[in-house]
Amino acid sequence: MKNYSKQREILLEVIKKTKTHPTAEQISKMVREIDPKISRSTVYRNLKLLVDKQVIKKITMPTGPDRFDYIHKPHNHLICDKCEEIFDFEYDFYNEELAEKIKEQTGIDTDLLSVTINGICEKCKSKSKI
Amino acid sequence: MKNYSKQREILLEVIKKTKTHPTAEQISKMVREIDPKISRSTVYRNLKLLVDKQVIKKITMPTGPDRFDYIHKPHNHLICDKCEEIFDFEYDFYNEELAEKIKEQTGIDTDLLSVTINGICEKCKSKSKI
DNA sequence: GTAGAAAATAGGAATTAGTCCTATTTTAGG
DNA sequence: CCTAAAATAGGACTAATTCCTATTTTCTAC
Repeated sequence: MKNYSKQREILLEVIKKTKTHPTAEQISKMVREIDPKISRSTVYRNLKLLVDKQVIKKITMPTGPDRFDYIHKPHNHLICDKCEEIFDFEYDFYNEELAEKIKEQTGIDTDLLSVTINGICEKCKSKSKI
Repeated sequence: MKNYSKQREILLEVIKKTKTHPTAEQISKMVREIDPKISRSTVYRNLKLLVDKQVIKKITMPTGPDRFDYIHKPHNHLICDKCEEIFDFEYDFYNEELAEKIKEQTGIDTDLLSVTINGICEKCKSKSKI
């Protein structure tokens, strides 16, 4: 992110607007609606760059391509084990005792600002009754 | 898992023994040290099957291939954002108030038996000081 | 405002991880 | 022992991402 580029500006604009945790390909399509010449490799390169800079978050999925999420403010993700839809929720997992226990067991300090958990969403739960 | 197969038995044996969260390819290699005729497709097919039956857990990684972990008992994973090493730790995240909050925000019931969090491990932290 | 170096891009080739397909073999039940 | 269902081997195929190179854009110093 040393030098400005129009392409990166458009990319960021697009990610900021979406609330759907889009894939790289979906983002690619969206930026190309604004400027049709932006290449796939530019999208991938800049996504990686923005993840590194912690401007966006990459959400790695059980199946299928990675998803991306602009970090408006830190929040957690819950992924449905059946349909793999991503749900956002806010909750501060941090407490000293927990952080201490994790530190003991893994040797790692964590802020617990972004936690990923799994479950089955309502839609899938009601489907399985059929 | 309707019918027994020697190949699946070997696969399970191998996964039970490892503590390293191996990839499908690493598992493939290990089972082939026991029986060199076992094919990659058999490994992938059975891994998926065992994940479905909740005998093993699939850990989806930020970069690189999925990892697998035998479920001795439920536990959580912490993934280092730099080196992507996986650390196990035990902690029961479940509490009624938290489950209630998540339910409110996402409509999902969770048991919180397996939570994934991120951080920077000691090794990477000390490296970055250089 | 222009020159030169560094950074970024477009476009496509290459790689990787995983899935799918089909003919063959193995298993379980009567 | 016979048969149907299940599982396998081996390789073709696909999807997502990374890598490569020539070209273009941006920034800095003059």
